[in-house]
Amino acid sequence: MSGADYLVRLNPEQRAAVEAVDGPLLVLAGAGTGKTRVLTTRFAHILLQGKAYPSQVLAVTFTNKAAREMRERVSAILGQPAEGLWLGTFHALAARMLRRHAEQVGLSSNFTILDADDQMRLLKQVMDAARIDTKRWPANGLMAVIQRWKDRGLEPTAVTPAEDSDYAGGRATELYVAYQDRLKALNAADFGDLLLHVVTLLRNNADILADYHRRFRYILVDEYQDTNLVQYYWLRLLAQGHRNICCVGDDDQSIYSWRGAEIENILRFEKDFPGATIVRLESNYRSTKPILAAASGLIAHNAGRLGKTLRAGRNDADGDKVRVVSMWDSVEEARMVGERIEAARRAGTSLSEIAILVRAGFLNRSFEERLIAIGVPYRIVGGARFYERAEIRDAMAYFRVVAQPADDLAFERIVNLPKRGLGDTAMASMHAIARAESIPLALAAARALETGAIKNARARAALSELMQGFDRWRAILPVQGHVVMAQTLLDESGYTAMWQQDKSPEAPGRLENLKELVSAMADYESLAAFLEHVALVMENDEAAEGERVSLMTLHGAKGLEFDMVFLPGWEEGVFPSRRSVDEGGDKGLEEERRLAYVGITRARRVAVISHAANRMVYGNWQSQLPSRFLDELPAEQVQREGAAQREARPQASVFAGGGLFAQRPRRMIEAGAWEVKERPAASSVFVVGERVFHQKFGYGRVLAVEEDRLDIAFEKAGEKRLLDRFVEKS
DNA sequence: ATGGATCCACTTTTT
DNA sequence: GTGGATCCAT
Repeated sequence: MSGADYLVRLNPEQRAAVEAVDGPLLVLAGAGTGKTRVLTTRFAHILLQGKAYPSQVLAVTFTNKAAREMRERVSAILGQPAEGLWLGTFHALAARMLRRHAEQVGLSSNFTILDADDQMRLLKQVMDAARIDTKRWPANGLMAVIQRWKDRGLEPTAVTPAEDSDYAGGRATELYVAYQDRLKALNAADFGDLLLHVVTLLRNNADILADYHRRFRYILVDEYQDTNLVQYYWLRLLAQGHRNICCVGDDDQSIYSWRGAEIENILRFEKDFPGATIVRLESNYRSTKPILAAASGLIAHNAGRLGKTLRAGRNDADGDKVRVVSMWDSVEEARMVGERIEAARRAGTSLSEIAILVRAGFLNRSFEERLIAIGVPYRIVGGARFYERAEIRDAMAYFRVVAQPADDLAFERIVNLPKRGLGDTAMASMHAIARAESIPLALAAARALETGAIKNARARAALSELMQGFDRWRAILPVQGHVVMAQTLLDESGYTAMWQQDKSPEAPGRLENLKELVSAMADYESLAAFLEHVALVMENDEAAEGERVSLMTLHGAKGLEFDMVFLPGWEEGVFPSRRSVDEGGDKGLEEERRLAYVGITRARRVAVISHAANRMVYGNWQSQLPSRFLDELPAEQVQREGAAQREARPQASVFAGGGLFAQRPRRMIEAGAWEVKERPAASSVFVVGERVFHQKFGYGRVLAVEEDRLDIAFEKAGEKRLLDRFVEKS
């Protein structure tokens, strides 16, 4: 593309964001306002204006997908492949920096990047060694504490008493130290370490930092609202050089606080970077007016926003109202969604333009069942990732041992896989040697064979063969390359044979996956490059074959758009998620509301929100109240269907009252009859011991009465707590 | 050392 | 309801 064609296709606000090249810039980009276009065009603009060479721009995203997309679009504008870029995810770029200077933080540059599974196993080992009662103090609790510390840029030495956790009676910091020591001993880094170590590195080495200052003239950051503190520190350190930092984000789409994201980062941008320009992108080119108005009306209930107003940017933006559909139970809800999908399909909508977006993965099930029943093809987006499958992780562990004999975690994973008769006893003697001599497990295994520490003859023979295997496979590497090595290893180790002999239905699929893994390796120049790819670029390679309805979580849907979007499960406890509100209070609730905003704004033309009065949770039926978010949708943008439509809603009550919890809808639909039943006065009409009947659970006896809630022992369904209006006297 | 039985926590989410 | 983890018997 020549000249400034690429600028002409922007609206004035987008163009302002592209052309304000120097100095700090915050682009507040509402949903569907062309954020990616601005970011990529700005990138290309910097290069085409001769402001910097490609290698002098640092461009950071959160996901690999976003990075790939940016790379492609920059290339398209430049008219040639963009080479030598520092463009990637926070973690990939941090890993790249860290490998260059690993010694500064006590690692060597070929360090291993551990995934969540490895992290947990390592932490459990550390906790066992410290004799922590993991019944009382589960390892995932400590993992969360440590990750939060890392998200906030805190090395073990920086954890002050005020920051400390009361985990394991105040031993969290001590365990953090031990965990970090083990990581260094293994020459390994977990995901959090990538950023943490780089920040430590840049803080402690002025020369290295100065070097990066010289290098990076421009910094571009995507999804700034999702950055955590350590990412923010990293950006701030690097931006101190030229101060040309451009962050793009939307405070209304900050939905990752549970992962350490600090919405304050974006709210505080002007203070952090004095003299910053702020550009708002408010023209939405995606959705119809009712959808935009519904989303805007909902998000307006949040306090502490930077404030944006989405305007319909399309001329054809008139459209149907947002539907809110009330259903008796989750089965009916699924049926309703299925019927509407079939109707849309008959009317010519492509299935790939339809999505069902849920709050949590378990909600997928009822829709899956229904879609299977009516023969509508679907795909679950963001399910088990290719590289997280057991067979892939096993194979990877083998490869890791080949590449890095010191990788104890990988060695431990495969030493007895397939079964080689190496049990706890054999492992214990290897561990003992490894600890006594401070050597890796693989070396200790060899030593154990020499010294006869492993007595069992079968175990000795098996271990000996395995160790000889590794020598052989390593020797293949320089001669025939990593692909041949991988194939040989999988065959000779008995791993392939293990699945061939497995009679479970999924075994053939696993063998298929292993084949795919080996062929994927051909795309990488070395084993090390491949391992790095797998560690950092965990993604689903499943191509979107054929037309399918997409089923995914709201989190997974961020950044996507569809003609028709179903938003089921808008019920108290589900959405907003009870856990988020319990743990996060008002802040948690606001994040849930942002999630709802993200969900609605995925829709281009049709949005169907629904809730069910009864839902199966953990295998038993629960009665559900409609989500408070339903009441927060502006009534004039919404068409109510099902029972809710008939409700005589006292509108005044909706926003009246004290705190957020006082805004709960005060009425509910009576079971089965689809009639509105007024809420009984202060205390329930039921008394303890009374025999009652429930549509779903059958007959039972009242155990306790608390306001309008009853504890009931059902004859068939067990004990439940539910609202009295669902129950009738028997 | 292995495999089956029982128990339990789980349902946010991702690099 | 389910899958993973732990326990226990062989």
